Amino acid sequence: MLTRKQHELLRFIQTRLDETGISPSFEEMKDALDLKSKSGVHRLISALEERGFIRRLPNRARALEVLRRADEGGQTAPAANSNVVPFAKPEATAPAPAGDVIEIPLHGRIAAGVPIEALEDQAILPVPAALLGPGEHYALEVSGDSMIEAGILDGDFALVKRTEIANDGEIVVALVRGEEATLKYLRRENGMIRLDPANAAYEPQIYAANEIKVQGKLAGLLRRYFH
Amino acid sequence: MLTRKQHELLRFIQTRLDETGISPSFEEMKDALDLKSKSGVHRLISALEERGFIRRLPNRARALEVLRRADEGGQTAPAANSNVVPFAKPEATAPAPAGDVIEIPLHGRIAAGVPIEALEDQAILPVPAALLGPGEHYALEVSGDSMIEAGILDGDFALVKRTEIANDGEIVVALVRGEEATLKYLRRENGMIRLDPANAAYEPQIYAANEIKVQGKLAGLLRRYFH
DNA sequence: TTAATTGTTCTCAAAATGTTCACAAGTGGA
DNA sequence: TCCACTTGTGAACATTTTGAGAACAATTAA
Repeated sequence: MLTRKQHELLRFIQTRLDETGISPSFEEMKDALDLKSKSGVHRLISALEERGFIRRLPNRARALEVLRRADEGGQTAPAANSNVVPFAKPEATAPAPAGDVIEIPLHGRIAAGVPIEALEDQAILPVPAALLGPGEHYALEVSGDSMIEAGILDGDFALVKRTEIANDGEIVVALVRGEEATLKYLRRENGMIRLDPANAAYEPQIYAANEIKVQGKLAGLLRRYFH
Repeated sequence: MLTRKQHELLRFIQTRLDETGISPSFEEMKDALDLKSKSGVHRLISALEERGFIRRLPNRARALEVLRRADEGGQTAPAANSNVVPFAKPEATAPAPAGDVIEIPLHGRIAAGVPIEALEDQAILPVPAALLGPGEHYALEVSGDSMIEAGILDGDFALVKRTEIANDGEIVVALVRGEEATLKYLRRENGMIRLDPANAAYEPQIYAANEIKVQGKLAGLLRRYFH
């Protein structure tokens, strides 16, 4: 059982770690929680540590680690009244389907090689929890056939984990020169970044490291055939 | 967990080790991090070692080993009771999931060309309703690469609609001579039935109409990438 | 052994971060 | 109402992190 603030902080740390791999500093956490003094953060951190949700190295900068993740389900809005956020019990809810499903927003289409089409109105896609790991995810409809040899076809839905961290050989959503987002294999080569399509008809593209920003990595895929 | 520099260095080491198998030297790391002195690298290495991310042999050249990769979540709490199970908030979110999800049984694996492995204990897979049409469905884990050119990979989950009716060109679960079930393109040719793999390495197979029984047709596909 | 490579320490200095304390106030339960 | 906690704020202070350079030690190859 965490208090509202503790929960809020834990979620912030989690997300930050998922997305960048770098622990937030007290200063950053202070801002994220909209506080004006770091001492408050310090207390929250101690509380989280005491309760076993995080681990840390005292006196070390940015040395936080999440041991037990906060509930990832809903967005921000915990019940407005209570000051405490109950934790879901492991036994969970009976055979209720809800527990096995995660709802993720459909952010638009990603055309391999063409700008991403942002989608304002959030279409929501329920996805089996088993398909995703921890972290925040969103879906993109794949357009184009540049990843066809990786079994990713035009019209498929790519389930993407939001993160800036990816290893060589993983399929990522890469933002090229701040302009176009594309789904490709990521590869680093002596300081440069190469985006490899999975289609012999397309050429790998090489960029300077600062031209590419990884926005997420492929975590799952959905496809429907015509009924 | 890590500071920006520590993270940056760890990733460099990782990648370097993945690609060449040889540890970078301090000099190389210095350059990679754009530093002008090796002492900085030394400190970072110590920090990484202290935090358990790498191991090294002191005084030995190029003797680094990555113990824990940068993007891997924490040390997966050895909690016996996996409260790792993702939960959905009871109150749930706006677009009520229940109606958007259908639960289908996982019936086992279907090896393209090899008998189906029936699975007694029903694993249940919740699937977005949007992926399926009307009718009864079940899931099969795909084994083998005979449909690889159709974007169906080993390990994917095929969502199958139970039906005996299928049109030419559709992908079906076909029971061959009452023995083995296989996932293939269906084609009819003057009274005979041809099952086409989607892999140039495999041959189409032709059967008498009464040797083949269509058990279902492919309605959807799920895939997960390593998390 | 010599030379070349590679790792280890130390010092200086500045910037970034974490730690503590004291003072106030709000909440919920006994 | 009183007590035990949780929140918020500020500010002084303690440490760590980062960077640069240089001298020196250990290991390796020839």
